[in-house]
Parts: sequence; structure tokens; C-alpha cells
Amino acid sequence: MKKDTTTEEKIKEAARTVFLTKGFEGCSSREIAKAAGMNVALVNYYFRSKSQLFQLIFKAAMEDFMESMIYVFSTDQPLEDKMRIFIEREFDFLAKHPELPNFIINEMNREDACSTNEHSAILEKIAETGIFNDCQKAQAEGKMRKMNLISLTLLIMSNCQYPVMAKNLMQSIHQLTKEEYDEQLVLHKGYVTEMLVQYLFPKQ
Amino acid sequence: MKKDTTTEEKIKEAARTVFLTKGFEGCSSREIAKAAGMNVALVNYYFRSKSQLFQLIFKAAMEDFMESMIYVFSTDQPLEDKMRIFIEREFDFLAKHPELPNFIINEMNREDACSTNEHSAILEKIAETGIFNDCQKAQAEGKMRKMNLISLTLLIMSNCQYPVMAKNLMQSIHQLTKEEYDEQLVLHKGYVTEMLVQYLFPKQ
DNA sequence: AACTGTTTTAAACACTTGTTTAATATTCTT
DNA sequence: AAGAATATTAAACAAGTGTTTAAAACAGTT
Repeated sequence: MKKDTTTEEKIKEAARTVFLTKGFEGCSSREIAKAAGMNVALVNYYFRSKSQLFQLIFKAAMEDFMESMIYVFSTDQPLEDKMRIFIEREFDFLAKHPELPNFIINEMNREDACSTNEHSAILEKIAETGIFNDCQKAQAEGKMRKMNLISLTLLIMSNCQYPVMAKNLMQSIHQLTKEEYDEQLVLHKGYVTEMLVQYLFPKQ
Repeated sequence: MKKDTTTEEKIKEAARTVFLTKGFEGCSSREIAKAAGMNVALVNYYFRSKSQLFQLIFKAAMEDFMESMIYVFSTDQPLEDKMRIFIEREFDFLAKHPELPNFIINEMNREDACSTNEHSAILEKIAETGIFNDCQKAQAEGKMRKMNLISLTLLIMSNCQYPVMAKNLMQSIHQLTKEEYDEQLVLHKGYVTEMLVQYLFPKQ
């Protein structure tokens, strides 16, 4: 009975790749079914509706989105090192999952987006790592630039995520191949690291 | 015969707002027609097809997207001042057109996106302002950090655009109202300006 | 007034959408 | 092997999609 991957999982896998690349509105139930090599009815047989399947995928994607963050923050290192490692890991992670930030941000902007309040759980998970306390402590000791958490996360997310989100735009503007842009990203990671560390941990 | 705004313009206006908020796939021809108070057939009467109308809107949006950039770059000021003014203007502009960056980036990622090669014209327009030459000159003189144009534009665009793109995400994560986040953006603009100027024009 | 070309409309076209149904195939349990 | 439970299928459903058609309303010119 049990295959190596059950049909339920096959559908979920297919749904993930299709949803993440095309978005909820950008694809049909039949497209997902075909990508999984299944009948359309099976999608609803296992997941009741397109929306329910989507919510499932979205939630999982959101957790992936936060995964690497939490890992680094939980380690026991000086804040500045954490920052360097985080950026390093985040660029690597996003190179493997380049559709993720766009997907999350887009679907958050949809009218009938997933229940909004729930996502504050993310913040709590991050808070559990103690990273925010560490920052506030460092700021109090003058080791770190004073700045609220929102701007802090914004600065980091902007500089890590935007470069992969705008890949096609930048390629088009600067007339680059995918390979050239990927090389550029490696270079850019260095600039971002330097800039953020210098700004957040100033040595006067 | 001629009203203050012709029906053709009414449709175009409606199409702009609908397309920019919902995307090409996220809306129907009938929705646009209804938003303009018109019959569906009129949309195709004036613009032949949904795609053609979209291409028109997309092109115009792309030009808006670049407008403020070009204006500042054309002025005759020291590079560092240009940077400060640019960030100031860009944040203001994006506050008025918050859907623009997401729209552009998303539609660039669609399979059947608008003709790709054409967008390099944007770069040429920016190049015409002489900003790139100025940068290279400043870099040669040691007044500006050495960095290729791609990373330079990436740094600026990341820090200006991402904060408005991720508005809903950040609101949800940090449990903020729209008004609170807008206030946060003003604060953040200051950080971004300081960080970029310090990093790009280091005084050692 | 009748004829002109242009706008606007309602209706239809063929096709896709998400979802359901009822029949078939498969697997599990006894 | 027979029966029950589950999995899978093709077909249908109503509603919505982009687009076209052919008729009506409108304006301008004689």
C-alpha cells in the first residue's frame, strides 16, 4: 500500500512548487494535479479545496522562511558574529529558495490572505532565541547602535531578501545572465555584511 | 462629445488601479470594466485585449518607477547630497505609490512577462544623467567606496523599496497598525540614509 | 431629414475555473 | 474468497474567463 511517497505527499509537493512559482491566483487546481501526475478530483479528495491546500503550503513556506533565522540566533556567539553568520546563511538559503520571499510577501498582500493575526507567533519564536534581549543589552552597553526591533529586522531583511526578489528586474536592467547575477549576489553578500556590521556595531 | 475624461482614459485609469493592486492574473476584464463603469466589450474595443491593455499599464508603471530617480540624478549637486535627497524623495514617492515595486517585480517574474530586452532602456536613461560617471569618478578619487553599479543600485533599491513591499508582512509580524508602520517608515528612512551615506562615502 | 462614421450595449462564443458526483479500481480485514 | 473501506477515475456542474458579434444609440455632416 504505502509507496515511497504517498499520493497525498506527491500532491503537496507539486502544489508547493506550483504555488510558490505562480502564486495562488496564477495557477489552477488542474495544473497542480497534472504536475503531481494525478486526477483533479484527488486534490480535493485529500485537501477539500484549493484554498485549504494553499493555506497548508503557505504555513509551511512561512516556517521555512523563518527557519535559518532561528537557528543562528539560538547559537551562543557574540552578536556581531551572529550577524555575519546570519547574513551568510540567509544568502545561501535564499539562493536555494529564491521564490520564497516574493511568495510570502505577495500572498500577504492578497485580500483574502491567510489569517493575519497568527503570524505574530513568528516573532515569538524569534524572541524565544533571546536575540532581541541580546540586542537590547548590547544597545544599553553602547556596543550596538540604538534602534528599535522593527528597523533592525527591516534593515537585515531588506538587504538579504530584495536582491533575490528583484533578480529578474535587475537582470533585465543590467543585461545579465542568470549566472552573472548569481556571481554578483556573492559579491553583494560581502558588501551587505560589511555595511550592516559597520553600521550596527560602530567602532568609533 | 468630449467629456472631461474620455472613456478610453477612464478605462485606463481603472485598469491601472486594478492591475497594480491585484496583478494581471488576479483580476478579470469584467472587473476592470466595472471599476470604470463600462461594458466589458469596451475594454477590448479600445485596447484589443486584456494583455495589450496590461502591457500599456505596465510600461507606464515602469516609467513612474524610474521617474524620481532620474530627476534627482540630473541635478547638479555633490554626490553625497544627491544620495540623501534621492532617498528622501524615494521614500516619499513610494509612500504615495506603495504597490509599484511589488507590481513591477511580480510581473517581471511571470512567464509571459513583457518583452525582456526592452527594459535596458531604463539603464540608459539613468546613464544619461551622468550619475554613473560621477560615481566612477568619485570612486577613482577615493571619495566613494569602490563598488560596481549593480551592487550600488541594489543597495539603494533594497533599502528603499523593501520596507514598503513588506508592509503587510511586517505589520503582521510586529502587530502594528498601518499608521504605526507608516510612522516607523519615517524613522527608518533616517537609518537608511545614515547607513548608506556612511558606507558609500566613508570618512576615515 | 437621411446618411455618415463612431460609441456603446447585450448577448453569445468557446473555454477554463473550482468543486461534486457516482461509478470503478484497489487495498485491507475477516 | 467475500465484503468493507479506501483510493482513483471520468464525467458533469454551475460560474467565470477572454473575446467576438451584431444590433442599437449617438454624434456630425450634408
